[in-house]
Amino acid sequence: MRVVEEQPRARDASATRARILAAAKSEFARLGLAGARVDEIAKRACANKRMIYHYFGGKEDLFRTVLVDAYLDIRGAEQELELDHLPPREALERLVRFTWAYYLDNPEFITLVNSANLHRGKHLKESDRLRSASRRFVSMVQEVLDRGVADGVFRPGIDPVQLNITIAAIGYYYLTNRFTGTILFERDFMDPKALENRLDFNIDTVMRLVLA
Amino acid sequence: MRVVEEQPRARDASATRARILAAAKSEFARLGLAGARVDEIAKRACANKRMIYHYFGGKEDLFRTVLVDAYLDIRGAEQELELDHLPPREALERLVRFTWAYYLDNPEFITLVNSANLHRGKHLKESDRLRSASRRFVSMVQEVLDRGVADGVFRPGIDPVQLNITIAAIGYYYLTNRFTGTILFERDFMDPKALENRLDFNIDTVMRLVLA
DNA sequence: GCAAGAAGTAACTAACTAGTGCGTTACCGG
DNA sequence: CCGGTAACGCACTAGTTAGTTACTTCTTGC
Repeated sequence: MRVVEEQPRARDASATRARILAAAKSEFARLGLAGARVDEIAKRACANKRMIYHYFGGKEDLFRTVLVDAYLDIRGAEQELELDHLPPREALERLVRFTWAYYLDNPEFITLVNSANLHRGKHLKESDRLRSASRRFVSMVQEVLDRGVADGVFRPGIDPVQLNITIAAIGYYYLTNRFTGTILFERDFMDPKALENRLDFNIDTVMRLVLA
Repeated sequence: MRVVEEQPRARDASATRARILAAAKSEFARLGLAGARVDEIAKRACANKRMIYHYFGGKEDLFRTVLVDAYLDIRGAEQELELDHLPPREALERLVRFTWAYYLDNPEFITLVNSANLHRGKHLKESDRLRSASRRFVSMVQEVLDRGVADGVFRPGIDPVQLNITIAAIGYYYLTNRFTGTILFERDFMDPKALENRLDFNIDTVMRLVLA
C-alpha cells in the first residue's frame, strides 16, 4: 500500500471564502435553511467546517450572506440592461425576457427567495444596500413607463412597483411551481417548447397591460 | 397543593387524527418539511407522538397527506364557484377574486406548495385524485373561455392552463414574497389599501389579457 | 360481561447536528 | 530568517430528533 503524499493546499482566504459561499448557495437553494447541513456545505466547499464559523459566524449568518449576494447579483444584472437606450416597448419586452432568462439560468435564486420569505424576511431586514439597489431598479422601470407615456404608446398611471411584481410573478410562479405544475396539469413545464410558449404568453400579458 | 384530577381523554380516533393533521399543516407551513418537528406537531395536536406514526406512518407520509389535503381543499372550493351561472366576464373576475381571497384566507397553502416544490414534487407524484381534480378545474376555466369567445367578449385561442397559471401567479407571488417585497420596495404589502390595489391591478391585468 | 383489538402513553435509543476548544501550519513584514 | 498573525484542521460535545419498544387503558362486538 503506497501512501499518496497529500499537498497541503496553498492558503487563499478569499478563494476559500468564495468556495464556501458557492457551496452554501447551492445547498440552501436545494434544501432550505433548515434542510441544509453545515457539514455538507463544508465538504462540498472542500473546506473545513471551522472555516465557515471563521468567515461567516454561523449557519444563519452564512444564509444571510448568500441571500444578500443573490439579490445584489440580479439587481446588478438588471442595471446592465441599458433600457434607456431602447424605445419603451422594446425596453419593456427586454426586461420581461431578461427576468425570465435570469430565473432559468439561476434556479437557485428562486428557491433562495422562497426560503427568505419562509423565514419572514428576517435575514434581509437591515440591508440598506438591497434597498437602494431596489430603488434604482424601480426608477429604471419608472423611466421606461414615463417615456412610453410621453410617446403615447403606454397608458398613464401604471405603478412601476405593481408592474415589476407582475413581470416577476408570471415567470417566477411558473418556474418555482414547475414540479407540482407538471404533475397536476399533466404537461412538462420544462419542455423547451413549453418554456417558449410561456415566455410568449408573458410578453403578451405585459404588453396588453401597459399599451395605450 | 391540590392535585387536579386529570380526566383521561375520551377516545376518538378520527378526532385525534384530525388534530394531528391540523397541527402538522400549521407546522409544515410555518417551518417547512425539514424545519418542522414531529415532537412539536404531537404537542400542538395534544396527541402522543406515537399516534403520528400510528396514523400516518412517518414524518414524510404526514407531509404528503397534508399536501394532498391542502390541494383537494382549494380544488373543492373552486368547484363551488358556479362560474357557469355567470356571464363570462363576471365568471373570470370571480375566479380572480376567489383565488386572491383563498390565498389571503389560507396563508399556509402558499408555503405548503412552496415546500412541495422545494422537494421537487415527489410527495404528490402519484396522486390521481389531485390530477383528476385539476383536470376538472381546467375544463371549468376552458368553458368560461369558450362562452366568452362565443359571446364575442373574449379573444379566441387562449390556453386555459396558461391563464390559470397567470391568475394564480399574480396573487401568489405578491403574497408569498410579501416579506422581501415589504423590505425591498419599502411599502407595507399587507396594508389593507395595498391589498385592495393589488387585487384591482390583477383583475385589470387578467381582463386586458382576455378581452377581445 | 368479557375477549380482543384499537387507542393511547411514557421512556428510550441511535444517529445526527450546530457549534467549539485547541493545536498546527503557512505566509508575510521587518 | 524569524516571529507573529491569519488560515487551517482534528476531534469533541451538548443538545436534538425521528422513530421504536413495551406497556396500559378503553371500547365494542358477541
